[in-house]
Amino acid sequence: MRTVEQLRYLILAAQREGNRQLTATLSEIGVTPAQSEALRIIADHGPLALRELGDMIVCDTGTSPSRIVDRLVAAGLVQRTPDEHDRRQVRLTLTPQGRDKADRVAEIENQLYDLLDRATEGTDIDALITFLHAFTQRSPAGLALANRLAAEERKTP
Amino acid sequence: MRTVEQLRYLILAAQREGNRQLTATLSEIGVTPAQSEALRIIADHGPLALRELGDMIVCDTGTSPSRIVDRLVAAGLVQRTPDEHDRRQVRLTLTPQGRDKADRVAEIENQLYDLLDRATEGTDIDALITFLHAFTQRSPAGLALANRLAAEERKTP
DNA sequence: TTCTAATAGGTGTCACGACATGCATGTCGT
DNA sequence: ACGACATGCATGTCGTGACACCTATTAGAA
Repeated sequence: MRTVEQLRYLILAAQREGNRQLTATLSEIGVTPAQSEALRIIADHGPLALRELGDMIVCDTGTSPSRIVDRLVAAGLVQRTPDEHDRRQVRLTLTPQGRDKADRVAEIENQLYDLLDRATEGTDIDALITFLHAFTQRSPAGLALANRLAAEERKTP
Repeated sequence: MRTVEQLRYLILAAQREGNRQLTATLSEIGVTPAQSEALRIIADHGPLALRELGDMIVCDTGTSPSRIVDRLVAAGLVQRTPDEHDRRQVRLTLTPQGRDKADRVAEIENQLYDLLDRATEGTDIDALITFLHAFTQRSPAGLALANRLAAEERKTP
């Protein structure tokens, strides 16, 4: 097997495994990884229009994340409010339960990241990040991540 | 954003982008990435039982890849033959069209890998592979990849 | 101003991916 | 021999992802 082929499958496997673990942990609070990402973004940067959320979300990069938000609304975590000035747009805000859930999500994610920090001790993570960043720079998902980082930068420069 | 969080999203983005590109190219011959993987594995190591295929496939690591094979059978690329000695099992073989399609898939994949080889020039790919290998070693997807590599090893030591 | 293009959001469709369940068929201990 | 257990496969369900297409609304050019 070619080296880059192995790399492709390893990236696939890593993504699957990370998602699997996160799914298992998040299921305790009744949220999926994709939903948790949307929740965290709205919590950190809301109120947002659907398009703005779509520009920052790495999951569901296709079109607007209507259906993810559908489920968050159905779960009572997010409110869809029509925008008064531009009636095409929707303002997404968290309900009190949504804020609570977002906090729990943040806790769970931080536990996972603590584990990952320990697992990556002694590895040159920055080189890894640099490479993956270059590879994904022009992709929709890569742009979404860049947008999200830029938004964080604006909040706490 | 924590460094490992960024790493998580970068791996997600890289997987998405690779899959997106492969989907686009493979669509020319009417095959999806998951189907192409199954096709290549049967071509290289067939005839196989469904479980054996499942043990080597990185996509669809949950249970047996029945439904992927369903589509390959429906497309006339694979034959399901009941095993005479163990009637629980099924023997998967390629039809002539399946063999042809597998060859085309191999061509397309090699073109992608040529691109990736050029894109990764000057990067320490081995370090990346070592890290991802360690991370995925115990996951279903990682085990599937290991099984596949072992099977290749057995064919051409 | 009026027509046209761009934008925001929603929805339909297909193929996964993960999980659980169910059935048929073997295997093995006693 | 037979009954409990293990194995191989199929299938139901839910939630994405990626794509295409649709409608309503707004912005902008002629």
